[in-house]
Amino acid sequence: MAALAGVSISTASKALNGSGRMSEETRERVKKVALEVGFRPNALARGLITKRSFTIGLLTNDTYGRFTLPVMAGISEELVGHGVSVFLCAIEDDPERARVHVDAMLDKSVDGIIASGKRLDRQLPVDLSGLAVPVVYAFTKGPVDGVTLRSDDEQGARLAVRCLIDAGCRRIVHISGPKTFQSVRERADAYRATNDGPPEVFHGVWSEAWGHEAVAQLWERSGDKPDGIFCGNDQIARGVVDDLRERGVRVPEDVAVVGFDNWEIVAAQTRPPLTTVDMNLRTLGREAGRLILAMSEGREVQSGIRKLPCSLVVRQSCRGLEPPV
Amino acid sequence: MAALAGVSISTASKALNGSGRMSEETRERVKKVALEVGFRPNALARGLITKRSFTIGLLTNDTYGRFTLPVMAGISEELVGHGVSVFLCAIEDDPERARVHVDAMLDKSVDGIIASGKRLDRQLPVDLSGLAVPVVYAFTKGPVDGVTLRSDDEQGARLAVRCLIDAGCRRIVHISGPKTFQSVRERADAYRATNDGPPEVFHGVWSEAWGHEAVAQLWERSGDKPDGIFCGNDQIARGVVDDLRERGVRVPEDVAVVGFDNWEIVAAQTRPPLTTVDMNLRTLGREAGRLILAMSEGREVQSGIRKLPCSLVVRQSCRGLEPPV
DNA sequence: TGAGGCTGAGAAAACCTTTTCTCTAGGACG
DNA sequence: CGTCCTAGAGAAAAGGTTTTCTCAGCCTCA
Repeated sequence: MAALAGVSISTASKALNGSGRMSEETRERVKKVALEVGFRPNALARGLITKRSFTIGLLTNDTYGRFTLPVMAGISEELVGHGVSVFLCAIEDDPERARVHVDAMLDKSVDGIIASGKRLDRQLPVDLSGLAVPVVYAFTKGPVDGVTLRSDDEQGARLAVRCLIDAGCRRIVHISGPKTFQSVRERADAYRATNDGPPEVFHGVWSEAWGHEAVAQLWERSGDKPDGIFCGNDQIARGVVDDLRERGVRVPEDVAVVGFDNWEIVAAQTRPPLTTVDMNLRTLGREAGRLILAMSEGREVQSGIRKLPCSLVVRQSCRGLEPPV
Repeated sequence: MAALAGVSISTASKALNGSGRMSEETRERVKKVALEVGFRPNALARGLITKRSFTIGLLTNDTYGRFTLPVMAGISEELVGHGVSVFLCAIEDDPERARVHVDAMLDKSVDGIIASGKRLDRQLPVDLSGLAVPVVYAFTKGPVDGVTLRSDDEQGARLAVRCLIDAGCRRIVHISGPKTFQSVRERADAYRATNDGPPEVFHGVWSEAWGHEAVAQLWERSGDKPDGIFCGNDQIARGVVDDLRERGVRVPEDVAVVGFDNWEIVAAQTRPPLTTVDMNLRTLGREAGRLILAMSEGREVQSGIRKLPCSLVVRQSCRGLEPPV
């Protein structure tokens, strides 16, 4: 123990924590010795007394990691500088296991819990209200009086549709996922509000196959073909683009396409690469980290839903503002 | 405290931990009261005295989560029953941040560290040897005297090639990633050893685009076309299958294709869905959890590299044993 | 010169368990 | 009847910090 190098245990503690009263000379000396000796205070003992473990729990049912991983990266990024580590628990929609994980976190006296998921309109399979520790809901549904962070899907959808309009599209359709998803409805609403022409929305599932099928329906019926397609996510967009290419329809010259999610692995590998909406999940994670930190330090945080803006990632499937012909 | 309900603090502790001596009647009574009161022992205080925190750290530089997530799920699955939680730290190849994270884990006195990554032939950017806690390397390179867990890529590749042979292929080529990857070389070696015909290996990058290009090279040169293609990963396989389809080559009737990784999002969405090799990363994670637990409990674990078998996931791009024509 | 205030630093309690040691009472045995 | 052993249970220490008290010495001001 660094106390051997000059002063008492209590003085050393105060010196290192910048608390207590002592001469500047003593303080410096202790710090120097601590550094030389490589002294690392025991976080357990510290936590025992301060009631802070410098640990937060991240609970998610997004086993695939599509959404949680960027969120996690953001949280970690924000917190590591404050000496706070993150427990990640994947709970796969099993209430029992979820309970076990939450209890484990509580036992380890986490300073807070961030709940995350894969849908904005579904709660995690475990009730986190009334816990002794603060909770932030990030990209999952929380209780009305909770602190919730989500992407602004309407604004994101507007971005997408405007990009198509700016690219000169006159007849834009929307191919999306199941209507049961709230974000599907929000994106569709924003599409209807932003699009000049008559709205046309196709609901299906979140798969490439549905993208193919939707294009087939559109191209095999009589009447006008669209010249712009706003897709509910990147997988659908990939199916759409692939199908168009195979039909000899050029993207983006004949039909421009915009996706949603900016799932690199899909968006960047599509031919041509997808222009798509990014929900900025990493930023959302950072914000969640900031909030949970504030709450764990006792600062008051206003409850309610915070919507974080999406941004548009322009690749080649819709080039945005084209020079007028 | 549950001690209020009958006995002294020490007796209560012993009752709940099944240690010490006391009448069965007392033990049961204490347990019952603890349950009713919802007593949760403080893990920090316990850790302080037992030197076990029931916490292990998972370090990874696979920010994308492609490999780490299944590993993590396996670890968690194995450990949750033992009351052990997992810290996940993503370190993105930055030695400095990695150091910070490792130190944070050490401060929190984790019982062990599992190092994971995205390449079997690269070490994490931080030296974990000589730490006071046990370390297991799972799907990343460890030091020679370390405990390392990896997939058996050669065996996996043999599985793939045999599947093609069983499907009746006579001329099988191998399209893979950069030769600098050890697993690429291992898979290629196994391909050469298992394939009956003259081996032909194409090295490129890990992308769909390379799959397209490789097929173009093969089909645009003179000479025999292959009737079976073993791809180094699913992305390449997808590029290959897409390109074949667009050329009017039927998969699997004219050419059978097998991928590697079983990356659902790619393999299942390909038309037709990919037959591919699964590295069983979840199982690998479970094994890593089992090992780190044993080591943290002081049990001796033999060092060295353990290769875990891959398995073949049969979808439609190669149907395996076909009835002879 | 004496009282009061301030400065610098150590002593000790507190955090919550686990674990070892001690103590008492009762039973067995000589 | 006395001694020894054992079962059952409590007392107390330990674990490594933080934090509140306490204390001694010195300075200032009357």
